Amino acid sequence: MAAHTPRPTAAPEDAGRTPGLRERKKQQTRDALVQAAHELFLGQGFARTTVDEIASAVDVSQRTFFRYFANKDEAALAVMAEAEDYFIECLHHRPADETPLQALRASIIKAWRDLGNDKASGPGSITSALELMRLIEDTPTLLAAHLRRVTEQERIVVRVLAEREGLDPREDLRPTVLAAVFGSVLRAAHLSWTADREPEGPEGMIALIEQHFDQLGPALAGHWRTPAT
Amino acid sequence: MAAHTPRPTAAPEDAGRTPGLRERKKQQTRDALVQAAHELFLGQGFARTTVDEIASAVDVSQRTFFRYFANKDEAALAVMAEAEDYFIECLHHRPADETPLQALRASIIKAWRDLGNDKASGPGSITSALELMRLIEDTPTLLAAHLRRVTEQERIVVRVLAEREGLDPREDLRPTVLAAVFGSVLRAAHLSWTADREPEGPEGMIALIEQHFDQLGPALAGHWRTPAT
DNA sequence: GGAGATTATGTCAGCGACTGACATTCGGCA
DNA sequence: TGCCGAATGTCAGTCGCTGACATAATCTCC
Repeated sequence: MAAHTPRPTAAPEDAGRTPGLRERKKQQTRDALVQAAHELFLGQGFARTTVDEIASAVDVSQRTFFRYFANKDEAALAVMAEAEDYFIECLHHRPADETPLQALRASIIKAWRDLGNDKASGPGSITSALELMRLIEDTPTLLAAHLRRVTEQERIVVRVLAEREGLDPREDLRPTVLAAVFGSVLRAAHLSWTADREPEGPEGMIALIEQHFDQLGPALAGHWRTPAT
Repeated sequence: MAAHTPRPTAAPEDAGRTPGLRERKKQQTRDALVQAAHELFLGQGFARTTVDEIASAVDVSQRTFFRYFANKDEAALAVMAEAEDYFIECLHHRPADETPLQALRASIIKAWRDLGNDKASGPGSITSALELMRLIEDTPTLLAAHLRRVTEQERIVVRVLAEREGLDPREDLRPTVLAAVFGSVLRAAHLSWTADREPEGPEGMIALIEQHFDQLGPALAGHWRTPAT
């Protein structure tokens, strides 16, 4: 979310312009809906919160809610979605001399670090991100929707990697395989974070991510008779 | 009717016995529901099939449907679930001298091969499995539910691997990481299968799985400047 | 072989997510 | 100012899903 305020919409110079009252109001009610949904979900659970509640908390009709979000899930996952977009953006900017795996690792760490610095508190903060991930993890329908989103992100990662290394993902399986592996290891780290003892700030999460990635080699290697590092 | 055939109901050796009329009928209507759901979903799509349709195709009430399945998704994914259970069973029986990764690869291949031989046609056959996977892949809500199921299976895999190698998954990250990697590579192979050109039988799928696993090393290794094998 | 306990099923009423259609209001712009 | 299009509200309806209660089928045990 760090570099996100200027949302380029159409023309190149139009980029920084004030997007007009209508557009601003739209963004405003959307934010308000996400915010309200967030609070209600965390306060009383996902299932026990009705869309009507969210809508009337922002003073719009239920129908309007569904014009902003395809379903209740989407409102809950909106925050995560922004973070994921930022990760993709980071990946685009990695130097070409990094290996694909290095680029992925560096991007995800940069993303967490920036997001952590950017918003130390308030909605979208790291602490509320943790709460949100906990909510997702033990709300089956939310978890399902989230996993689907993640796999869609993976497709984008495949494209970016293939482009970066100049090869065709339909010919060469490496981008697909690496994106899949990356995503799953990341998710394992996420799980540890939510399940674990002391949920430290972003640095704690970063440490967890690195730990998990460092086990990639050992996990794939032969037997496990010797203890891991 | 058969008032007194020897029908011990609680004894341990009862395991293989005919499970009683009630139990048999239950299994029967459950199978019929899965079957009907399967046909309707493939015929007219998941969203355009109502639960009422499925129920009345088997001549039971809608309420009964929901006593067998928690939701519409579950009926669609029931076939997959059986296959996944069989995979876990295979994993349990792998010899101890295989490395964890080898055991996983061997189990999934055995599972596909056995299921392929077992049911050459009809419901639950390989061809209808392919159709089902296509349906899942382009039905967002089904895909989401399926992914959630897969991650639950992964947890079991973690347990089995940890037990097999005699270590504690909370201390040692390798089981978790390997299970995650395995699951994601498998899913990549599944995607190729559904998206791909010639959907050959189970052997085609097995070949695809092996291709993907063989790219694990190359994908994680340094740069990709040299073409993959 | 029948009385009584279990258990599957049906029926009914109701909530909540989601959608299409149409009316209304509000911002953008000549 | 006045028109156009976009955002919103209203309404009615479908469908997934659930709790409560009644009924009918199986099971158990005497």
